[in-house]
Amino acid sequence: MTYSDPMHALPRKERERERHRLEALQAAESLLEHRLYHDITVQEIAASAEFSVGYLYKLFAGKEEIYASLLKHRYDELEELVTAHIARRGSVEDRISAVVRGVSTWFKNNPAFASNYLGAILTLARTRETIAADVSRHEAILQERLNALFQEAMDEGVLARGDPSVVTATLRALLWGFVARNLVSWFDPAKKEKWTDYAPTIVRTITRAFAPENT
Amino acid sequence: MTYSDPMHALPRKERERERHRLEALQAAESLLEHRLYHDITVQEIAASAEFSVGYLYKLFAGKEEIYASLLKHRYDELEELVTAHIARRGSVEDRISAVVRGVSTWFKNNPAFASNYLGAILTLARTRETIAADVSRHEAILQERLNALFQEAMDEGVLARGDPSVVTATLRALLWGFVARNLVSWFDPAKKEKWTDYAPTIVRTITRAFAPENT
Amino acid sequence: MTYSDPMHALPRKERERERHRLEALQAAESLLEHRLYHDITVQEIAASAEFSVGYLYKLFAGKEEIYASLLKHRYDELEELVTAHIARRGSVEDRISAVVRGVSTWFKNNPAFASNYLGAILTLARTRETIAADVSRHEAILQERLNALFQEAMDEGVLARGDPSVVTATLRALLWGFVARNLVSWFDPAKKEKWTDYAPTIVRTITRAFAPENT
Amino acid sequence: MTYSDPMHALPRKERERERHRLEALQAAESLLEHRLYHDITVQEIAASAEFSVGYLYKLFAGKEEIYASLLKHRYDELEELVTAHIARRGSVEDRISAVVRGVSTWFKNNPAFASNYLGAILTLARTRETIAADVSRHEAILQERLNALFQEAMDEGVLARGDPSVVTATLRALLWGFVARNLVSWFDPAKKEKWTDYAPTIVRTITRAFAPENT
DNA sequence: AATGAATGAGGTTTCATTCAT
DNA sequence: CATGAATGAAACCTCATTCAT
Repeated sequence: MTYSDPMHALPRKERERERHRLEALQAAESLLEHRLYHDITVQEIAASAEFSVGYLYKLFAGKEEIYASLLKHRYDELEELVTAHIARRGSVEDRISAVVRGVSTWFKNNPAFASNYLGAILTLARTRETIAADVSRHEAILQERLNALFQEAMDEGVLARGDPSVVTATLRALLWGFVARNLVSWFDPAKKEKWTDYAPTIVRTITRAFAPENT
Repeated sequence: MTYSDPMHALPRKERERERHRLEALQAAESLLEHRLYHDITVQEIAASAEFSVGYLYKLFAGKEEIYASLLKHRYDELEELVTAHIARRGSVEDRISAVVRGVSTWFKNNPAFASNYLGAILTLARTRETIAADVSRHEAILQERLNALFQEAMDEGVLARGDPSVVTATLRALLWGFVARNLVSWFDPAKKEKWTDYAPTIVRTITRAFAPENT
Repeated sequence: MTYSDPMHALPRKERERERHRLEALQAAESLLEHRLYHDITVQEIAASAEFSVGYLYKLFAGKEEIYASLLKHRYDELEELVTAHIARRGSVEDRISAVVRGVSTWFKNNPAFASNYLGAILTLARTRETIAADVSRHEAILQERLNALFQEAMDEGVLARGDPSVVTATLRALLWGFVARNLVSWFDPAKKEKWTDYAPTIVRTITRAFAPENT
Repeated sequence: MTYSDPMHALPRKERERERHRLEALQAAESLLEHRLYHDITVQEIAASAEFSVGYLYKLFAGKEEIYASLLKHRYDELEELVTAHIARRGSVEDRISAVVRGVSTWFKNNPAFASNYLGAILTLARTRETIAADVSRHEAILQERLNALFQEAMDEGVLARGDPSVVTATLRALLWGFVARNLVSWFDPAKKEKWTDYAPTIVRTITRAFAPENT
């Protein structure tokens, strides 16, 4: 995942600045892959991004904002991904499958973020109001998208009729749960198999658990 | 959850010391319910436990060890709980259901720990080797217990034949995932419904997803 | 001026702590004698007081509070001095003369404070509300004391009848003005005569300027 | 007080540059009216003057030089004012009175400078040698002018014979003292009467205190 | 001439840990 | 056994100054 995409037509200097922000985020994220928010110093982020501390503070309001920006950046990406997969052409089954695979793969490619994505929800978000608000908003959007997809699946008889938000909750529990599981292996120096692709298991679990009664 | 149980027959002074350790852990945990590991100072833990800092350092090697002890203590409890529910008399279905309900309830009663339990796995454990080792060991034991239970279920035809560890992984993913979900609501000051009991959903999901083909 | 006096009967540890606070203030003041508030670091104050920085922060809430405490301490002293001289036995003339001489001498003995006393009123007090409030309170008390003295002088026919607060204002203008003048010499490395005793000039100026019309 | 005066016949570019310096000084002074030297950043001065920081550094050697230039600029003005009033036609009494009124009014119109003028003498000048030297020179000139005036007054029998520098010192003490007093009210948000005109009091005090014995 | 992005030394403050009592 | 005063390394952040454009 590189940070090169969204570089539309901006007033010259603005573009440079935006590129620097993204470089700084990339540096911060790479550090987060092996260390914790509280153990990473602003000096280190600056050094890793090859900027001076002072400039980092011109780009971001403070350490917390760097982290919040990173979270937001990746959330946007995740949101786009889910939206795109759901909007695809194809049968509902295929699209459900595609979303699950897409998200799984995305998490696999962003292990640092995955860990902090979950970690943020459970810890940081609890104490930093700005971050909490951001997370809530993004989560709500993702939920909405998935609810719509499962509603469609119910309408087409692919899933049993019922509250689609229960399916969504189950799907997200499974995704989170398996991602967390993978992360443990991922960071465990002993285990070398690393990331297991749970996407098929998740899809099968969902489709079976919420299958229409008599098929 | 009080810390009063393991007070066997120990040499007088040892018992006193052990009681003090438990009191300190209790104080630490109550602080963790509303704040993060990094935001809690040792002086606060000492004050809350009504000990001096110096004595706290006699009881534990340092801040990290307090945390590690807390984790271990709760893990032991969880392990005991799971073991007890599995060892129960009754049908496999009932015992699966009992385990899920038991763990769900336990998490509900230990929200602070739940959050830090998951948080620890995803973050702290990554950087503190002692904690990581502890977590791994406990996780392995829990896995083993559940594998045995699901193997039994397969043998009795309650679940479809296959690798029981897949069922275990799925169950734990669901448990973690739903706990995480509940924690978000739990700590969100806006939402007041608080803890939803997902145990029935989890049991149904598991039993359906891994049901024998032709029932 | 040593900081040894007010050490009544306090709970043992409290006394020690108070002594340390005074030692720290003394260190801070001696640094202020040659440097400015903004140019003195907390590290330096700590080093000069032979404490660690951390302990300094246990004794005072922050750098600003050190300064505010110092100001208050000296103001208390000045207030006591003025009160004592005014309360003396003797003729009004003698008491006026004694106050002027007393304050002049006191300023001479506290050049660092004198400079910061005036400086604080003109600059710091402007931006730090706590300090400003303190200064205002102390100034009001001093004014009141002097007003009473001059009222008495008017009643006894030593000064012409009129608003005593004009005399007070004039006296304080003269005191401040001459102190400022002395400070310039005091800190000028070229001039070596140092402190001139303007007390007689001040007394004469006041008594003549406000003398009863026909003597 | 605008900074437009000294724009003689200079080589084109020089004139432009000089105008920019004056604009920068004006910006700096307006900031000093509400904040302290140490709390004002160079970036703020630049922004307020609508220059870039870089250009400001082309105009002045550094932050300190901006301040020193400002002080010098105002001192020149004050000096001119005093000289002009003393050189006036008219009786000595009138000229003394005119000087006192002139200076009082000037201080009233330059409260920011007044505060920093006194502040500089008492604090900054102490640590910055260039500024100290400047202040000393200007002060010496002012003293000389006033000494001459009071000598004349003595020669004409308006004041009692004696050392004119004592009268000068007293006058300046009174001026400073009352200005300082006014500044306290000026910056005190509570008091709204603001600037009191002490010029009459000062003139009367001086003329009475140093009046010839038998009038 | 004029800009402002970029620098980095240095300031204030916190907090895990120690040790004399 | 138990205390808590005292430590000091290290964190976050600011801002005077420079320099490529």
